[in-house]
Amino acid sequence: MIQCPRGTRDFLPDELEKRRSYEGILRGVAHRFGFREIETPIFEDAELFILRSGPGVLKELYNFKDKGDRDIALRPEMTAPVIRAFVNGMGSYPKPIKVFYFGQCFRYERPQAGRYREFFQFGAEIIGSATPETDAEAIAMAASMIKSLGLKEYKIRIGHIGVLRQRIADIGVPAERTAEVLQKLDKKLYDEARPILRDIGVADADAEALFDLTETVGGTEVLDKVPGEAGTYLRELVGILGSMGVEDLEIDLGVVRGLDYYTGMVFEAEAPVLGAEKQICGGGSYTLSELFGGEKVFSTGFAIGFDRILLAMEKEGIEYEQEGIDAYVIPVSDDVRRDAAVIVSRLRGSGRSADIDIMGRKMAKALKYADSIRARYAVIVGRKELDGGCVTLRDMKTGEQREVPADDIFRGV
RNA sequence: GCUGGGAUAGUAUAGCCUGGUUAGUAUAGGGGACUGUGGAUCCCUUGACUCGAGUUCAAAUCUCGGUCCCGGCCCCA
Repeated sequence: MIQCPRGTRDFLPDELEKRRSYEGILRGVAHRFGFREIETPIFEDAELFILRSGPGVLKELYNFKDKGDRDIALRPEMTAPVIRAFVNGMGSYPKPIKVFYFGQCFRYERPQAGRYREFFQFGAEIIGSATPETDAEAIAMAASMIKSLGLKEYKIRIGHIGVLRQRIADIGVPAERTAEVLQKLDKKLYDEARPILRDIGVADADAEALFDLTETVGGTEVLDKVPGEAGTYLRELVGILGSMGVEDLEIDLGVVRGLDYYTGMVFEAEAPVLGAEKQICGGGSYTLSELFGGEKVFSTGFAIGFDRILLAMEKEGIEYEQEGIDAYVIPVSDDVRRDAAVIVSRLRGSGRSADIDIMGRKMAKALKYADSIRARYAVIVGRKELDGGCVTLRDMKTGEQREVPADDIFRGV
């Protein structure tokens, strides 16, 4: 028997219906925030992702040569493709450009709880604007999405890459070693950062002050202590978010995010119920377009890990109710099967979801089946009622029955 | 890449340590009891030892390897 490749899943109808429903909720939020959907190819030139993330990504990329000897990779994320599409064809669109996307991405990693090789991301980008209002819009939408799905336990943390970068430069760390230091700080590995800083020649006191800065964590009031332009910017941002009703935020200057194209605000959201893989959302402001041959344009974006947020919801006990169908048509005997066919197609024509017994079951079994597919009504088609132009409509929940005209079954229901 | 645990019908499980009938049970699926009324009951039926190699007279059971799953690291764009 052949099974799904490692790290991939089949989504059977019950689960897919649920996923589509939640996907619909996210789409709804995006529309309400004035975003329009964009779709890009599932595979791209591998170069696109290498430009974005460095050659190190290759080991986690699903890449291959196609028959034309092109170096292709399945997309591991969607920000780079969207910015590529912007550079290729949306450069002259009115700014700001607000787009969202939903689709699967692929990474060659070891699968774990909430981590798959084929996974789904829902994300958005605001291209061509670099104001606090832009960042606020992105964070507010991410918060609204999490809330709309009904997730209760989550944290949104906001940081600013500029604060740390500025400080790191000020204390004498050369540009080419910044990433190395940031990486340690991101993990709060101060013991590993100390020897690196010492090696560079940073004074111990400066190093400790730097560590203190990454420990600037807490409610929005800690912003009072954040110096410089970044502090002013973040205070402005938090103020706007407050006006938008987004309150439960944490400030954490230790939020660094791996890549160096982030330029200012960075944020992430996590769901503690998830354990090791608890991050459900990440984003920030950045510039990428110049890497892909366009002019330099500021953007802010974020992506939600769809699989993870669903997992978190499941762990919180959020239940999804299957939709079912409106009516299940049951012919009582073989001589009325044609009449039943007329009735089911009339129901379908009028926009109801309707199904009919096609296995020649007896009524008892047919009713049981109707229940198992969550039909709201059973339409029992029998000789007796047909002679009077009627059928029996049975409410599957209450068991109540009444005779209704065969050509207008749902009048008055 | 490192590391711990695991895999028995669609699902949930018993059996494994201590090798030995036809691999048990529940539930789900199909049919019937019930020839026009479901979620109950009873009966019949379909359906499984992850794969490969080894040890043995004999392997679901012991050994080794592969695959996949669940965790913890590394990584996480």
